[in-house]
Amino acid sequence: MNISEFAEYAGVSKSAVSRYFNNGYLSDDKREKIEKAIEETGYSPSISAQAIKTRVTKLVGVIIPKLSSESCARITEGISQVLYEHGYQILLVNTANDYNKEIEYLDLFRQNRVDGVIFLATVFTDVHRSLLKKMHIPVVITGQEYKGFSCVCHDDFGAAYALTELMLHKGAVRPAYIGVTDDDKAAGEARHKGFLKALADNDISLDKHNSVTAEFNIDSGYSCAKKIFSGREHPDCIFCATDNIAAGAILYCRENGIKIPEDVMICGVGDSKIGAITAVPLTSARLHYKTAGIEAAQMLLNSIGRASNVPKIMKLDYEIVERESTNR
Amino acid sequence: MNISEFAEYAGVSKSAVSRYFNNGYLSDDKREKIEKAIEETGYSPSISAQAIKTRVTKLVGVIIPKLSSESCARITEGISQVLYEHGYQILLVNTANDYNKEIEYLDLFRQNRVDGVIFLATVFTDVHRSLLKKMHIPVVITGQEYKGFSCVCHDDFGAAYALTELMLHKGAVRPAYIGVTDDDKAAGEARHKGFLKALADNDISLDKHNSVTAEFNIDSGYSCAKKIFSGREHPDCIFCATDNIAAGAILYCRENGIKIPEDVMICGVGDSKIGAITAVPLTSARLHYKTAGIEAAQMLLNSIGRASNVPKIMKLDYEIVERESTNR
DNA sequence: CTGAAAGCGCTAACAG
DNA sequence: CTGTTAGCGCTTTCAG
Repeated sequence: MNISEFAEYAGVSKSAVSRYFNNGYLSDDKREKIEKAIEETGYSPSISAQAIKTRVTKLVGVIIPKLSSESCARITEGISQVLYEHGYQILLVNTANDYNKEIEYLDLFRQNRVDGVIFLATVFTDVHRSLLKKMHIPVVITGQEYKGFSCVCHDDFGAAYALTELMLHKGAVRPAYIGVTDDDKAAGEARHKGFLKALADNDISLDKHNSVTAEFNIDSGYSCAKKIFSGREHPDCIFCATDNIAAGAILYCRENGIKIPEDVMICGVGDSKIGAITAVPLTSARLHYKTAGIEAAQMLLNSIGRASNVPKIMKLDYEIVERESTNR
Repeated sequence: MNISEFAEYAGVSKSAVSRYFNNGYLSDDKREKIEKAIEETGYSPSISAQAIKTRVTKLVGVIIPKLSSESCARITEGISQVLYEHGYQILLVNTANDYNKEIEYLDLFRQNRVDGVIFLATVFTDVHRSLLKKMHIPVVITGQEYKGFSCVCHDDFGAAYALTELMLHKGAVRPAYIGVTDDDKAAGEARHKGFLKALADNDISLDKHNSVTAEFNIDSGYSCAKKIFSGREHPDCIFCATDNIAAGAILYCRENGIKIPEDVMICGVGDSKIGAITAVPLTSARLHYKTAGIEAAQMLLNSIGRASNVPKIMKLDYEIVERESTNR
């Protein structure tokens, strides 16, 4: 049923119907007629047809690397919550860490279909930058800083620094680092730098055999821990770039009789659920993922429909959560 | 830039452009011109305008209760993968377990905007049924059976039965049950029945103090375990309806010196990541969530555009994953 | 193979 | 407050 048929059914004009669903410049008489007819027919206007006229879709494209990662899911929940409150909906793209899909969908979103994009970034390339520059709609990057664009990110450097200091102040002198690739500016580079800076500030040196790069998962944390503990001299603390990696390291230690925190302290980043139930509860840094989603959505909504938008960066603070794994 | 402007730019007619993007009934000459012009302008047709004519949106509405639950995320990943391959996109609705949002969006999807709906169900009411019956587009229910509709679900009963049998065969005689509300037909009722049937088949009785209802989270599992162990006679095995609940129970046991599996065996359902890193690795039943998403999407795609659709049910098998928590 | 023209369902002036 | 009307950007006959 379209607006004309419905108008006829309700005994009013098309305009009256349109007004009912929009600005509501309408007599009570017609309003009632329309309400009654809706009740009876279940009519509702076609969103596509509306979109073609008004040029708003009430849709926001959300591009994320991996839905089943807790941090991504929590950010998306935050986004979802805010968009819902404002009558927007999410067009979800799960790239499954596939770089090409990121590009593909960024391009698809470039011209139409959505009113704005929230991009949960991983590794940025030149292709990303040029595509992003060509977007005709507002974009908010989440999870890392990207010069020239609006971003909501975490204080990864600060969190890593604080966590490392915590362990050093408890007497650790042979630190180890299990991180992710520095191509990832947030979880990789920033946390790495925070870790190194804390060492430098405390005059502690890092044995290069005690610094390894993992993937974003438990298994990888496990095998990296194995690598580290196969060295001559065991570390007395390990900074892990994510909680999942730390969980893997804890698993390795348990299986090999390495006591946490007595023999080695361990910490992660993210304060995900996993940290509370590991064999030894994990010290971590809470990163407020959901809040990041909320802020990103808010920032995006604020710039939708605006002519020019100055890029802004919002950096969210962290919170150290001390648990047994560093309880010396 | 719209089709007319673009056609003029490319030096061809509107029809030619439209044909280029659709059936491609076109001379090579024009095809080249158009390709060149696309290269230069980045033009792509408006999806809203297309949708209004063709009545297909290439959008599938996905309604889920909680994104940050691992099972939901994995199902959604499966859905996403298949839809991507077929050029469809996901309109994601995260209801945050809010019953009203389910209704609201089901209603919103009823008339337009999407070509089909995948509904990751929780508790069904009469409102759900009547709304679902009125849908003009195909719907696939995921996660539970719902008479009269197409569903992709798991063998919750079978998994619970097998898990319970496993523990009984290892000599357990004082079972306990930590489940979720029976209003949830899958995670609640079906698993509950599977558990009870296994007891009955083995002539084991259940002390009613050893049967409690939890929420879907770790904390609730913890406090339910506490409740159970505050009774006179401790159970020697606990069936938990989800891995998260089981993780909470394990936490409680560890804190209170109750040995797993010596004093009490514990199992969960879902085989989520959490089970591998709990203090004692958790026996569970793998439920193939991602596959469920894949199958649901496939089923939906198969019925989009078809005139009549006979409701079908697909029940996915489970797989028992034995770990230390039942290793007696 | 091709272009003109008639809509798709809706909104937003416009003149009352 | 109201109805008429002219498009929005596209697809799809239809007659070449």
